[in-house]
Amino acid sequence: MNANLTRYLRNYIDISDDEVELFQAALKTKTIQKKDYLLKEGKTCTARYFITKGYFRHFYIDTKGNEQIVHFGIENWWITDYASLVNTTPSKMYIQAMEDAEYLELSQDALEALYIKLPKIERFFRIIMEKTYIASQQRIEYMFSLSGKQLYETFILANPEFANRVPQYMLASYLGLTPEFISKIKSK
Amino acid sequence: MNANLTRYLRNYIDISDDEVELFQAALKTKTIQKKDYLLKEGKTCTARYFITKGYFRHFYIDTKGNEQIVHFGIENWWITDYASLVNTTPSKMYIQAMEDAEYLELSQDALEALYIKLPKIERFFRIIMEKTYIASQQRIEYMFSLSGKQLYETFILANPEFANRVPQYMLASYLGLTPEFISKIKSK
DNA sequence: GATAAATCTTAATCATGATTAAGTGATCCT
DNA sequence: AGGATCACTTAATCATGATTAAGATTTATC
Repeated sequence: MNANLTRYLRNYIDISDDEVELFQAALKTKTIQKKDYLLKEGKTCTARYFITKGYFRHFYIDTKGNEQIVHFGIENWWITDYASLVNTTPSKMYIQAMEDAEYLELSQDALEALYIKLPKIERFFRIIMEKTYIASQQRIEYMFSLSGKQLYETFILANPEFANRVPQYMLASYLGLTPEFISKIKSK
Repeated sequence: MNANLTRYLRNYIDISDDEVELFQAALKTKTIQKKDYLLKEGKTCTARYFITKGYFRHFYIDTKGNEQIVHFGIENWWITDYASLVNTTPSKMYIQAMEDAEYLELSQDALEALYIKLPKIERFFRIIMEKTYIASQQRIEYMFSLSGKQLYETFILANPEFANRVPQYMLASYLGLTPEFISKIKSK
């Protein structure tokens, strides 16, 4: 029984110990080595992953062959490719461990059974999706309104600990900038 | 009883006629005149709106004083400001009717009562949020990968009818471009 | 129908940040 | 330890698309 996940659940829904156990019974604890993949292009994503240790990057390969990072996944966050998971279509995405990592796997099949057994889980993921969507919209607003320099500085300010954990060139990719440009920002 | 909304509900969940009626009873049918606002900056958003006629723009005023459009809302779509609605905080956004319009208003209070009376509505909005989030992610990918010209052409191709309905300068704002640049694209 | 307001166009100049290229340190691997 | 890959830096050049400014055209209003 994962204490962080329990706390996380209870942030959003009222849930008894028994119900938490039912939820956690649907999860498989797994480990993965640095640089290995949770998902690769062409595979259909069939699960959501709750990260308990390490961090992941979620990226695709664009038309010029560059790896474009769309998200980082860190401890106590869910990571998955919703486009592939929800529509059961082959993914265009990669999800890769950036450190040796641990996570809880919630397969879509197990989740659908849970929705029936425990309808409040439906509520939980409804709320999670609302939060996730709001964050996505916030990011779009930043992309519209901020200069490259401001994007970088806003990220560093909001995620100071994480910024040191990630190679600069991956941060650049996530922000839609080049490593050279980040270098230029920092030198001033 | 709105036939479009019923069809829309049944795209996502199994729901009886009686239950549809219960859902529709929570909705208020309203009209609004062109250029009037569903939401203004500083007000807290307290409802979701299902558009049945006309279209809306959802925008904020950026630091330079420009209106930045984040979304258009068209017939048979929901529109609301999730950031304000979910966190019950004053909105930074405006939602404005671009034509004389009709919509169904679902207040957050009514929705929360519905979640309890009719838990499958929780499921419905969980699914809607997943779809909405996937669209938001797709948009971020476009913003990363496409040139201004490609952004414009992709939008026109995906929304040919709508592109004629919207002034060019608003489309420019939505795409993060200037009207002058759109003009340049079209002249070639 | 006349006037005003809103929208679109053209063209010159400018700025942000990409691209290219080279070089410098780190870190990993045997 | 030595070589190789990986990560970061610097600097010159380039391109996309913004800004500015003016004019043209369309639409709304009385």
